[in-house]
Amino acid sequence: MSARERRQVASDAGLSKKRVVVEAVRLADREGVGELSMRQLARALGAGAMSLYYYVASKEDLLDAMIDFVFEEIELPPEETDWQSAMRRRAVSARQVLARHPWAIGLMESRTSPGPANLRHREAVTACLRRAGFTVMMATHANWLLDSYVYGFALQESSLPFDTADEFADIAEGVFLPQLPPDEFPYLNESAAVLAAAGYDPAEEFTFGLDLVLAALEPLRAPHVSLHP
Amino acid sequence: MSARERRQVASDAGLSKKRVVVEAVRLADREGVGELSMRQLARALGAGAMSLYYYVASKEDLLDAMIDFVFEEIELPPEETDWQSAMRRRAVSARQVLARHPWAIGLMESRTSPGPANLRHREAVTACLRRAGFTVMMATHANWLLDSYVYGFALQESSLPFDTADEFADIAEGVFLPQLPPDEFPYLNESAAVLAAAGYDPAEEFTFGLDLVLAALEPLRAPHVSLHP
DNA sequence: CCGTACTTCGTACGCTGTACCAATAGTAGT
DNA sequence: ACTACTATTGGTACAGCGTACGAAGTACGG
Repeated sequence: MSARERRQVASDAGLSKKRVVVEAVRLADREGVGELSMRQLARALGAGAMSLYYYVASKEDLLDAMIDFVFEEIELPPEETDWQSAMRRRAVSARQVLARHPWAIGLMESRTSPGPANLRHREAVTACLRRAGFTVMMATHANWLLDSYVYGFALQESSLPFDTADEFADIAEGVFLPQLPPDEFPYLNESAAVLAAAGYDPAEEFTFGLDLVLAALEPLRAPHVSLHP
Repeated sequence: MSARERRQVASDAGLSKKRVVVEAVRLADREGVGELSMRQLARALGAGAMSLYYYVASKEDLLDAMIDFVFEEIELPPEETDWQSAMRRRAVSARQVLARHPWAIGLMESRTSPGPANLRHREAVTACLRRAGFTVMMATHANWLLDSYVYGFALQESSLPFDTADEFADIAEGVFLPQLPPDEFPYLNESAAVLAAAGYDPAEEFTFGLDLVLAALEPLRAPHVSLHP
């Protein structure tokens, strides 16, 4: 066992790629990814800035590893249930994870090659859809549609200034309505007023669209040939 | 007419916020938003770096303006057609625009307050949906769902290494398949093989999911009370 | 012609990522 | 115990970043 391998296992002292990535994610969550610099990260780890480069090829490499670390947190679709429940679980998990690490969404745009956790996730999702009776083509469609919805929702949610229904009501009345001239934006005013009064929760919004999409995908499944072996 | 106002109108010489933003967008399109610096931008405009700060409060302010400039390029939903056609047109337009300016997607995460073009767009979309018979709540749901799909699709598309079906076939066979061990990723291998053989075009993928979502939203419209005045 | 406001930008400061290389620490072989 | 070696750490330096500050240049109303 080399010194390097020991360090990879040790958790309380010594650096390792894992420890570097974990601390980087923590920093990005707390301060935003824009505030994440190699020097700050090194300081948080009690190390010199250049020490990080023993575990990470470059900052780009670190960002890639951070993204894949985030993907590892997303639940894989469970295998024992029907496809809709499985897809719902993993979509809900993905939204939660991306809400915890909003910087990850913005980072996805600039990086091209998916990491290992990303690939494992895609494989598991595709497997679930194929076993549920979708053809290769339809499984691809479903995959794109579901991922687009999840990522896009997380992206929109990350730029909202509120998290809960209560916060929304406050902000809608205190910020939105005064900023929107009623003659120029009559419909947005109507929406803000109605939603503030009725209560509006982003989490419910997510499941609404998700269920609608899942229901719309159901008829695209091919007949279950697996039942006639 | 002040000197400032003249400059805002002039297009061939002299700076203006518009000229600064337009050149910044051009630079970001060409080199990526990571390569966009105030000094480079100033050089492209034949000006000194600090001159830009007369038209722009900070780089953050510039990025906000760039995003809103991108939103201005997206077609508003036309008023003379049915709601599905209107929504389809503006969604297709949004995808095209975001594909032209992929950096805009990654930027949306970090900024909170929508610009004027963004607000005008939201107002027009909400108006279209309300006139089509959706309640405030259902129009909100439809808005979230459609925007999530468009943004999420653009986000995924921006991280694809290919743009057309032909490029995909090349890359699938040359990059994906060799990188994916068939025993670990059987379903992804199957997908890559089938899609490479059958042909796969991201633009068709987009309209497939879009039409599915639009069809799923149709039954959520309330009965047309406007027909019984 | 002058005062005043508008527009430009040179300099400087503290930050960034990281190339390069020296220093140290821990292990294996003798 | 001594050497040879590799694994690990980080100090210094450099080019480039955003931008605060303040000084120029320019145009116009009086």
